[in-house]
Amino acid sequence: MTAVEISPLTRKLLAFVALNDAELALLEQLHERRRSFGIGADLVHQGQSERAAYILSAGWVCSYKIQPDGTRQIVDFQVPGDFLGLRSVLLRTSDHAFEPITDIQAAKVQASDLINAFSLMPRLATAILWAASRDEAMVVEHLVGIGRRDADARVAHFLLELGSRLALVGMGDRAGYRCPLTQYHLADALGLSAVHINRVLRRLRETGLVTFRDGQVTFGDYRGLVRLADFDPAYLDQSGPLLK
Amino acid sequence: MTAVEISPLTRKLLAFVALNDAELALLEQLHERRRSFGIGADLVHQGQSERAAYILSAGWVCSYKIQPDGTRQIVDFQVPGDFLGLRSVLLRTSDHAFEPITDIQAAKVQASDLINAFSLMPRLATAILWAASRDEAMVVEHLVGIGRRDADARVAHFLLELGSRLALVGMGDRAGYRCPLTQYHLADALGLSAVHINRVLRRLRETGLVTFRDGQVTFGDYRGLVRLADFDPAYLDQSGPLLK
DNA sequence: CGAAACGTTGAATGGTTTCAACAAGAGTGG
DNA sequence: CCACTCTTGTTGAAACCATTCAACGTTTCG
Repeated sequence: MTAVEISPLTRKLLAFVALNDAELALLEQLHERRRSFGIGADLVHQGQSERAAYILSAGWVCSYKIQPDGTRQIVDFQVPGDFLGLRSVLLRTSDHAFEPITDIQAAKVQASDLINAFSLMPRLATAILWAASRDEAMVVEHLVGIGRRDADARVAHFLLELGSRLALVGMGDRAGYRCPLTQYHLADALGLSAVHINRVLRRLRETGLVTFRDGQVTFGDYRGLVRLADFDPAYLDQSGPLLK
Repeated sequence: MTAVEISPLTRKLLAFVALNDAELALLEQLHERRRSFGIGADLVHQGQSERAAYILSAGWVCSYKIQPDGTRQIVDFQVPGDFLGLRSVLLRTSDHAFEPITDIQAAKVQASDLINAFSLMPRLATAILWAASRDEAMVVEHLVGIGRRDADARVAHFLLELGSRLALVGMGDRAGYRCPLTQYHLADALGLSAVHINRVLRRLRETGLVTFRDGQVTFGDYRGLVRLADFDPAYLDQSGPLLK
């Protein structure tokens, strides 16, 4: 029971496993090589090969893929406590790039350090793999959203998911949350045009469901929004510690 | 150098790592609990909780999510050599279901056996995590396709990806491959209506690019199709063994 | 002060869906 | 063995959701 502030990643993992002091210490140790990065400067480029991942401790990032025709698809957003590029540790080349949306703080973790930590602390390994599995489940849900939800439900679902994720690291609740994304980010993430995103947001605002404005998401009618989006947060698997 | 036929999974992993005899033996051992399943009978239901995965050794499967409104989104197809539910080993509940498309053979692997194999043979662990990373990369590419490609390019890209995957386990080449999917499967996977899939397939056939008919995909103009789809197989990471 | 980034709105266009109808083959039970 | 149904594939026409194009307002920042 330390008075020291814990990292967002630790906070997130504690929702899954109750880690002991040694495990907590090793986890914080992974944050050692912490650095700051400015807006827009990609951390990892598409096609780059690097056997390392990052732990994001402050700020927002998006991971995206650029198409040959110039359009881009944002695969996911990362908020504090999330890993960047955990998957590409094992693939020869990173299949997508990461761009900071705000100024950020991130710690670089070498693949070897991670593997080392895994063998020392199997429970920690389980927790981190849980986080990776959860990330993938989010990509899958994202796929379902783009494939099968109309624009209104898609935007609503997205704003709800983000709210749940942020709540897990103490950055949001059912009233709303701070959100530095632009309408262009939403468009690139949700497979819609920026113009249409604007119209959808207006509709959601005028019906009193949510307001997305000035870097702030405010829920007006949380349950109504859940109904519109058919939002079932089970895939986020964050209903409380699984392992004691 | 055994005359014994190797499993499709082994064949696939050998494209990534050159495994030694002990590793190969352990890998084959994971296939022990092999069983047959008939068409349509779900292996894992959405929401089910089971700490196990399957290795598919024969037949085709799809993983999908059903929406509350009844529509379904197919997340991915599994062909021989693929894992089923590797991700849900760590999550509390499976976030999607698996349905055999043909009669299949699959071996159940307990999470504990897998973890045990990982600690015994770290290189095998790396190979399996490579396969998992590759699966996730395919889901990401799938997301990009649904989000940013029009119907023609989406279908073309899908047929090309499937071809590359099957080639890796010796079930297809640049001429084409056997394919038990219906147009409804394509529709549910690609986020399009079955009617529109039919029109797209007709167009592709009439322009001589591909023929999808009677359980057979035949490439008419492979390079033309690659151009239409902007298909770059780098994300499949199967350009030859990475580890010696 | 001008440029750049972001947001906003209208009108026209277009890709895709929905609805509807029909054809062909496989499997089923009387 | 023949109706019957179910699945899959096919095609046309109308309706619709989202895009594109275009224009303009606002704020930020160098």
